Amino acid sequence: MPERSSRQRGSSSSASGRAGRPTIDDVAREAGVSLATVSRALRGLPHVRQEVRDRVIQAAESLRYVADTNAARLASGRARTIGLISPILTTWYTSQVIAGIEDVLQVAGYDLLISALSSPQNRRRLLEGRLTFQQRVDGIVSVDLFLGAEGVARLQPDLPMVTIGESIEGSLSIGIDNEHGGRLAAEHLCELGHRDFLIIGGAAPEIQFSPVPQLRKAGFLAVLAEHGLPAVAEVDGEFSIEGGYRATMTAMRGSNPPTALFCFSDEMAFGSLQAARELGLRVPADLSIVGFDDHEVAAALGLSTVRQPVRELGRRGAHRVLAALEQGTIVSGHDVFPVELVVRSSSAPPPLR
Amino acid sequence: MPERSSRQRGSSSSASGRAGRPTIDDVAREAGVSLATVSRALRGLPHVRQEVRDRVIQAAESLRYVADTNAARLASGRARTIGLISPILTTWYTSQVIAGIEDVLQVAGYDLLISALSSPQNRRRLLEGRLTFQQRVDGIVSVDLFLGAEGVARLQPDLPMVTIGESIEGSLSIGIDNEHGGRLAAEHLCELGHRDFLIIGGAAPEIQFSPVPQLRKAGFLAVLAEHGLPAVAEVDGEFSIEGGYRATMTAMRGSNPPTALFCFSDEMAFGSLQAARELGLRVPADLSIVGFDDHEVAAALGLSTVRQPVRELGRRGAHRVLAALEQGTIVSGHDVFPVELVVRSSSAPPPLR
DNA sequence: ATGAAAGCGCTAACAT
DNA sequence: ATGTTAGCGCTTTCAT
Repeated sequence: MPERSSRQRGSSSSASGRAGRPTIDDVAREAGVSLATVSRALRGLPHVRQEVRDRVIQAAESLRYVADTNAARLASGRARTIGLISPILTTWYTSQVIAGIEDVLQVAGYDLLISALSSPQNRRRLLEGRLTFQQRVDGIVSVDLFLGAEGVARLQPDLPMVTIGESIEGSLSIGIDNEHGGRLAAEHLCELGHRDFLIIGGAAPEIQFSPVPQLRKAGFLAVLAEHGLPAVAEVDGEFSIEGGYRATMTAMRGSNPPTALFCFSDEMAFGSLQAARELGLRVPADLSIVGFDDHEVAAALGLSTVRQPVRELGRRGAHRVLAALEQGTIVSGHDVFPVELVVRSSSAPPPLR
Repeated sequence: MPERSSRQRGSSSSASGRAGRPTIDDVAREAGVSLATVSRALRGLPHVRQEVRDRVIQAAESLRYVADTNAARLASGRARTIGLISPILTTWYTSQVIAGIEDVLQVAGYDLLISALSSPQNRRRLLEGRLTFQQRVDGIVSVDLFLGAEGVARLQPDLPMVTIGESIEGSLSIGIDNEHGGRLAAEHLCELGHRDFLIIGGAAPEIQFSPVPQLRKAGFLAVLAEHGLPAVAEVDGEFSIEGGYRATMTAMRGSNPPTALFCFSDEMAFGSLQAARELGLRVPADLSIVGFDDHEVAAALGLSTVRQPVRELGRRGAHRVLAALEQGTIVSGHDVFPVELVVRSSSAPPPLR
């Protein structure tokens, strides 16, 4: 199947087959300089007279020349590509991060390569460097993977890497103050007069190594303690709408139903809202619900929540890898973004008893 | 900045600097064969004795060798990468499509390269082939871009391409029966007894070239006509929550408020729901709302809607490009997936007057 | 400031 | 069935 039999000699300019892309030689010929000069001129490298540079750019434009990325990478060892790995691509969180990363890669002229690492096998293969993925990118952004310090250490030596959502010692990570987020929710609910809470948190199977839930819980409980209230239960909402729905159904039908729910994600809170509706509970009159994220739908539902700037997290993450790339050294550091309580109409004082 | 001065001769095996990746030569030496044999053996090509193949695989494993994709691409002209282009990455629709594509690329061993084409400039640069993007992929999946027949024709000669959401003559596209979707919504609402409708559709700035809204509208109006009802207005909801909110606010405050809303996306319907709540209108007692998509949140909100299998669309799209790639010819065809009415609690007979 | 030339690591003819 | 060899299109020394 010859479909593209290269190996044809010379054949100077213009299209002669399917892949008639102009090469750097064509540009050199057109501009009357050597191909080395073309390379320098086009990449904005020094030691090229302005006049010559203009002429080269001119020639390149007229030929519609764009350097072949693969050849460039092979020769230079750089790909101008950042890789994103995440166990799950469909959550609001992940898509916000992706958008944030793209925001900055776009202007930096980098490509974004995406890989879902849904299975433990893939995860292992990543850590063992057995994924084609690693060779195609100059840096990695990891979202929700919770590789832990060892995991990151494993990848770092080869590629600059930044972790979003998790903070890891000795590496580059972007996150929020989860404990503070938990505190904000608790303070809000306590001030409203609630005393009977339920935390809907737990762990989606994909993010079971995440320290995030316990941090949010710690913050929440700390505030309760300050108010002289006992610790409360945390049930598993699997970080999904259905999980939140099920958890709420079970809890509210139980013997001692809480008057306030703190969900570790807005998506779980949506499920809670649905359950409340089906149970005939009015929100917030009978039940208060506070979420976490500030998912775009939260506003439409009047959900009180703890907002985290996810797209911003993605942007910063991209900036950090790019910076690490330019420095050429393994950088470490942790960026913490603020969270903020957004009070809407899903939280109010508890019903009188 | 020497950071990685290659050009060092020989240096046989093992790491000697940052990028001490083993090459095909290392494997050849280790297995005691030529590098051509290694290439064949590892790629599963014929004409390699099983015994030799095993030995090569053995050697590759022990050296942790993985072929350099860039070198391979440069030499072969193939990248094992599919590119996704979309004007916007954060919508539910797009992230579902992305996930669907990843589902199949993952098992096919292909990478997914993502590029947001938010500005008209980028769009133009794409069509002019001035984006690095095109050279890095073997095929393209376009989502919500609405390039039209000319746009696709422009890209096709170079790369197999499939369009998701839009059906284009003479090319490969995956979509749904939008008109039927419109019909389903209208039939449902008419059967409930509604006579005063409003369509919330219009066009997000990014998808202004989309034929989708008019198809859904046509289906909707056709049914109204069959019921002897006059055509109804379509207002712009920008395909966003806020847009749906604003459109609903305006409409319901107007002189002749409708009793039923048909929103061309669930996200707009969420905005409508919010507006209704703020206006003190009960859904569905005072106002019926039907959306389109079956966004995951729709179930939680009890939104009646027209479901389309978006992730499935993505999967099929990926399969199609891959198939086109294998065939090596430009294929055309249009896959139409069924839509389905999902009745929940946001639609009911109109209030008595 | 510019050019010549040696690879980068692989694939695909073409031999054998 | 296996090996030899010529590139793929670029970057980067090294010379000039």
